[in-house]
Amino acid sequence: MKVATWNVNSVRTRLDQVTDWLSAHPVDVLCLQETKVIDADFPKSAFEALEYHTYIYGQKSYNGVALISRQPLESVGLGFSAVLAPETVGNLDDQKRVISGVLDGIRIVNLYVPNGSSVGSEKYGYKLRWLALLKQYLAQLLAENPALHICGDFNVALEDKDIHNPEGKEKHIMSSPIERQALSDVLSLGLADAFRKFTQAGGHYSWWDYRTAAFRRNMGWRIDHHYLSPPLYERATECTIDVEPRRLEKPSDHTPVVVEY
DNA sequence: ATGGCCTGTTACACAGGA
Repeated sequence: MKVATWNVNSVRTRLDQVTDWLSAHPVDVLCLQETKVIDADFPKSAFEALEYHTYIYGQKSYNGVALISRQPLESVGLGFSAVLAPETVGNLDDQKRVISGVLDGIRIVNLYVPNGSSVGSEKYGYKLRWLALLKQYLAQLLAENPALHICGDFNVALEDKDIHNPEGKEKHIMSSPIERQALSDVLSLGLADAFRKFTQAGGHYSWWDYRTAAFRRNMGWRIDHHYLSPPLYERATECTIDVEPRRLEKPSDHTPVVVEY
């Protein structure tokens, strides 16, 4: 089974690029983040024309996630509230960042982790609270099903080699120690980075800033990930970053990451 | 040191991204 994750930075603006990519790379499930569209306006028919099923959880202007699957998914859940009590979730489902479903007995969770703006800001606090709730949510899912696959835009680079230049990392959003610890705490449930099963070298990135010609200079960050529970991690045969879509005209600033197991 | 670019918005500057 092949699963891809891609923050497309508006599914409507990127629609042709996404459907072209999916036609050329017919993965079983494509997990999209930052769709930036309400559900009524999601371009479902473009994916249905490729014989994919679409499961969407969007809002106006910001955030939004979608699962695009060749086969129908079972037990699709929207938000943390699909699993956790309302008093536990609080306001952390106000932004649409979580969708999951089951395929062939595997629970796939598609995540768009908050960016956090800058270290110490109000949005940074939201990111940390969100990651703490994510751990509770995933613990619940793991208790129900040991085959758990989480993927998406995590907005965290866990290791210095995931950053083109780690200088100043302590004060930088996506690499500060507290948010790295928050993500590590989530992964301590028993989830491992599929990409690092196969590749130890640095210099592999999934996001490049639109500014300062960052892509041309390969000044990137690896912040889009697939994390697998042990039965899936052991099965995994490949995890690769496809940089090609980042070369196109008017690209997303992220590029797809694909795992096979 | 700063900001640099891109997307969506009942837009015509702003918020948010990372």
